[in-house]
Amino acid sequence: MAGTRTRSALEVHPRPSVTVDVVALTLAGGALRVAVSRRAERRGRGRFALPGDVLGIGESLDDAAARVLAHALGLAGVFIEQLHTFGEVRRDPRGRVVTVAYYALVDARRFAGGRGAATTRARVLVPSPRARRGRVAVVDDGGRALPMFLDQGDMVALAVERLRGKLDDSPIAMHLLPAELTLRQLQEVHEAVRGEPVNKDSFRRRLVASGWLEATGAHEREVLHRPAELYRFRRH
Amino acid sequence: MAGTRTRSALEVHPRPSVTVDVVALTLAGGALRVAVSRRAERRGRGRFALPGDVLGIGESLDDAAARVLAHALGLAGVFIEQLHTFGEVRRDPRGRVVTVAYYALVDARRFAGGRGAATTRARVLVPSPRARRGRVAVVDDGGRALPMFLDQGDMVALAVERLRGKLDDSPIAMHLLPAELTLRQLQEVHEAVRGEPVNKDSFRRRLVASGWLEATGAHEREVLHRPAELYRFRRH
DNA sequence: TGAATAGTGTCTATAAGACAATATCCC
DNA sequence: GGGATATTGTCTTATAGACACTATTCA
Repeated sequence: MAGTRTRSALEVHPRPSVTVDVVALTLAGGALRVAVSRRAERRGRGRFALPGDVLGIGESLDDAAARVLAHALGLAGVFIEQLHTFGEVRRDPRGRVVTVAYYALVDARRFAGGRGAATTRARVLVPSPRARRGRVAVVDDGGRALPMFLDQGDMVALAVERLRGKLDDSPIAMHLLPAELTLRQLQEVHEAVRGEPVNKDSFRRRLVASGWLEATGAHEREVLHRPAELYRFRRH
Repeated sequence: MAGTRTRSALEVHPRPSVTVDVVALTLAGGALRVAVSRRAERRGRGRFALPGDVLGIGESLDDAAARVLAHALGLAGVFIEQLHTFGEVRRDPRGRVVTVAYYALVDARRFAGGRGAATTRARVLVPSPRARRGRVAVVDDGGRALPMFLDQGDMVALAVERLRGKLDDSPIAMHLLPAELTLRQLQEVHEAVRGEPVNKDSFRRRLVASGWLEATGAHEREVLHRPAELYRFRRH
């Protein structure tokens, strides 16, 4: 216990490696997508891996996650939050590794514009909550499941779950959209994350009443129907 | 990133210590309480510390947390869940330490019966959510704030926040109560965790309709008023 | 004009809050 | 009986879902 910990006790034990992995999510074509890259190394060759790296000894966890994300996407100033720490003994055959997982949310246009090391934006399939036994899966554009490295499939599933839990209680969805957005776009985010359609009328009423949004007065352009009003999220 | 990690890369870096701390909560006298012990060591002497220990190299994080809790409370089979990982560089003056915080929920009678190393059950003051700038505080029975070791005050606050977030979406409150309980007791848990009174009528209707509970047919005894029916949480 | 979606108004069903009335225990 | 809380029932109000109707753009 902390009460009996001493400096020498902390030094005496063999130490695990500590790494940071990032589940970088965006929305494209009405579906969630996650940044991954195909492994070329001997261990787990051909599997798809999240961006990640070893924690620097003089670097905080949050800083390490931001660095990993910046390297993978070529972007800075992205929303990122800690998710969960994975610490099973044999989760990585290369040694004892404790991995702190983060998730990040990026608007699709920035995601596409960044020049980073993560080569693929794989689709994230979110099962309908009514479908019992449904699991979040990372798939290619043909719908085939991609084999994920180690327990990183669990990290993606957990990120989606966390996102879903926060969707109704916070304006977190804003990070997946550009600064000016329509209510329809916001609804699409909710539907992609929930894996089921949401009631349009009730959604609009609830979001407008939430106070998170303010109308800009401008409208979208170059759509083949009546253009919707543009909103922005109020600074909090 | 994970895609470029190699075995040697994992070994080459200096490694931080990894420890596990546990926020063990219970409910007594209508208030949340947390297990702490006063530090006698040179560093942080007189401050109050959560149960914690260094992660064993052959031990999973979850196992380490269960071990720490068992040692502190003298109890096994307690609800415990990972909370957050603290990784600022200078959070512990004894060296670079990454701490994975867990929170545990124990029914008051078991908590009191266990013979463990944690000596104090300090009150946790939960501010009313309407009171802006209110912070969760750990206090003695006189209401004086107890100085917490390192960032462990933040861990307690985060545990309460997490608990509050889960209260309405899961039967998590059951872990703070004995197997057979009255609706009034359950309401007291909600009020303690929320830091504000809840509407009794609505609370009863909602909980009964949730399907989490089943009536036992028995009633409480030795109360100086009409005895309430006893319920138990359905196994899920 | 027609296709398509935006946005408004209204009706209904459900859940929350308020409160009154009755029930059941101990003293 | 009196004090205290449990439990039921009813009324009112707020919110969610359903749906009809009008508005606005482009082809």
